[in-house]
Amino acid sequence: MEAAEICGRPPDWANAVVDIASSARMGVSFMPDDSGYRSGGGVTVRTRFAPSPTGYLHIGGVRTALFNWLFARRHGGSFILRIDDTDRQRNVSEALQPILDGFRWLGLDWDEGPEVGGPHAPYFQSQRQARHAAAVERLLAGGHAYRDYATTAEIQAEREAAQRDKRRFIYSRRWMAATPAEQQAFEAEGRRAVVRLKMPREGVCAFNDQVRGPVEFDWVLEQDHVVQRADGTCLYHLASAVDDHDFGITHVIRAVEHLSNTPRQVFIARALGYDVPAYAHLPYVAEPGSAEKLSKRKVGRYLQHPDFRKLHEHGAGILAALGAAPPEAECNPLLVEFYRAVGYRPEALLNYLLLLGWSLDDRTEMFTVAEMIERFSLDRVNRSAASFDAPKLLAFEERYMQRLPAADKVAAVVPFLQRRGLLPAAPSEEDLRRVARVVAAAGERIKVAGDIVGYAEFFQPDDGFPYDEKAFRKRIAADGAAARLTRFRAALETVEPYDAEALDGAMHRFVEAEDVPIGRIIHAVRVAVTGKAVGFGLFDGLEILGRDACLARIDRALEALRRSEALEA
RNA sequence: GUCCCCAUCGUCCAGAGGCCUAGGAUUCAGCCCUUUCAAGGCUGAGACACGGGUUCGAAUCCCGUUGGGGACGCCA
Repeated sequence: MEAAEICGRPPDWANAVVDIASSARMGVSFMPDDSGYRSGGGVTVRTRFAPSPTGYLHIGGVRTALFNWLFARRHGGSFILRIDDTDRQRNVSEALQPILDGFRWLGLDWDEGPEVGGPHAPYFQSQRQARHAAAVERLLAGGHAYRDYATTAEIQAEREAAQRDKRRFIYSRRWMAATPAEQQAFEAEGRRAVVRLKMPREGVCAFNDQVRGPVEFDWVLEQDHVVQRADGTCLYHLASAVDDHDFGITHVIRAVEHLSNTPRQVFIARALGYDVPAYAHLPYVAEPGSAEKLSKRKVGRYLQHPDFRKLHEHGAGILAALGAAPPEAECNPLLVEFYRAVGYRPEALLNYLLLLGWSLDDRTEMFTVAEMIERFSLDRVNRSAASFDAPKLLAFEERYMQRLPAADKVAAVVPFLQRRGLLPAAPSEEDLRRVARVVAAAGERIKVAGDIVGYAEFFQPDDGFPYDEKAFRKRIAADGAAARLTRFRAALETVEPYDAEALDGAMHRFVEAEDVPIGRIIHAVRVAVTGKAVGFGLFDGLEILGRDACLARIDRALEALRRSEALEA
C-alpha cells in the first residue's frame, strides 16, 4: 500500500478552529445575559466533574469541581457528576461514598449524577459501554478509525526503531486492516484487533481555550490512539468524549494535564459529528513550596515542609484527643476528609480553594458562596500553577471562625465534645450554656471546631483532668507557691459575686497584700484549676467553673503536691 | 528525547504601555500591651528570572536564553 494512500488526507474539518465560545472570551464582559449561555439566549451551560471512585476526595480535584460548579451556577446551568469507573469493577459504591459525602459537606450540589439520577442516566461510565461501542462502530464506518492487528511488541519495535533513527514515531499502519480480505487474513494468523483512531497527518488542531486563549497542536504529533481493546472495552478518551456529548456538556473545565489530550478528543467529537464543547484548562495545584503537581501519594514528603507539617500536626492532635484511631483519610491534609474531621468550616476551604488560581481584583479575599457564584468567571483564572499554602488556608479558617455567630460556633463544637465523651448525646440547657461560655471565653483561640478539645478540663470532673507536669513543677512545686495558693484559696471563698470582674479585683488585692508580682500566683492558680500552663483569661475560667469547683481543684492540686513530696522523701 | 505550557515579594493573588517609588493577603522580623498563648495592636522587611528588541515610555508587546512544570499507554 502506498504511503500517501495510507495516510490519506485529513478530513476537511480537521483544521477548523473549534471555538464555539470565542465570543465570550473576546467580549469585554462575560455576563450571563450577553454570553448566550442561557436558555433563551441559546445554549444552557452544562459542566461536569468526573471523579473516579478511589475512595478519596483530593483537594486538587475539589478545586476543579468547584470551578465547574461555580461556572454552572453562575450561568444558571447544570452541574453534573459522572463517575469514571471503567477501570474498576469492585466496590464502586463503597469507594464513591466518601467522595459524595465530601461534596455534600462542601455544599457542592449536583443536578444530575449518582443518587440523584437525571435524564441522561446512567451516570456511571461502566454502564455506558454499549454507547461507547456504538460510537466506535460509527468511527469505523466513517473511516475515522481502523482495526489494527499489530501486537504490542510490534508497535514497540517500531517505536524503538524511530527512536534509534532519531525521527518521530509515526505508526506505519502496517497491520491496519483496510479491507475485509485483509481483516480475514490477519485473523487467520490468529491476530486480534484493537481499534485505532485514524488521525490526520497534516494540519493543526486549533481551539480556543477558555483560560489559555488560542492553542494549536500539529496533527502529525498525535498518534493513532487506541480507542477500543480487543475484548471490546473502550478507552477513557473515547468514553469521555461520547459521554460528554450524551450529557450535553457545553464546557469541559479540567486540569491542564488534559490539555495535550484535547486534540484526540476533538478528533473523536468531530468525527462523530458532535458539537465540540468549549475547553478550559485549569492550572494544577502544586505541592507546598514547589511547582510540582500535588500528589496524594507524596504526603510523607510534604510532611517535611514546616508549614504543611504544622497544619497536619494541629489536625492530628485533635484527632488523637478524640480517641479511637481515625481512618487514614482523616489524617491526610490533601484530602477533604481531613478538614471535615478536624472541624474546618467548609466555606473557608471553598474560599481558599477559589483563590488558588482565581481572583476578582487586587484586594477582595472573602467571598460568601453567593458572591463566588455572582463574580466567578473563567477569564480571571490564572494560567500558572499555584502551590498549596497551608498557613493561608488556616488564616481563612480563622477569619471564618471569627465571623461565625456564637450559636453556630457552639453548634459546630458540640459534636467534638460528644465524640470525646465530654457531653451527653442530648446535652441539657445547662451543658450548652457552659459550652457557650467556654467558646466565648476562648474566642479566637478556637480556630477549628475541633480545637474545643483543648478545653476539655471545663467539662471534666474536678479530679478528672491531668496536669501538665512541667507546669506543675514550675508553678506549684515552687518555693512558697503552695502556701500562697492556700492563702489565695481562702480569698476565693469570700469573693462576691463569683464573677470574672470580682475575681480580678480579689486577685489584685491579694498580690498587693502579699507584695508579690501577680505572676507568682496567677500561674499557680491556672495550673491548679485547669492543669495547663496556658489558656484563655484566667478569671473567665474561674467564673465558668464556679466557686465550688475551683476550691475543689485547688485542694486536689495541693494534695497532689503533698503526695509527690512524700514520695520523694 | 519529542511536543506543549508557565514565569511579579518565601507563598497566594493584583497589574491588559504612562496611574508602579509595583498594590493586597499570608508568612517572617521588631516593638507595644498583657497573667499565659498558635491572642491583640503598631511598624517594618520582602518581587517584576536574564538578555536583546519595539516605543517618547515596558512588569505589561515581540524574539531569544535560562529555569520550572506537564503530556507523550491496549491508565483514568
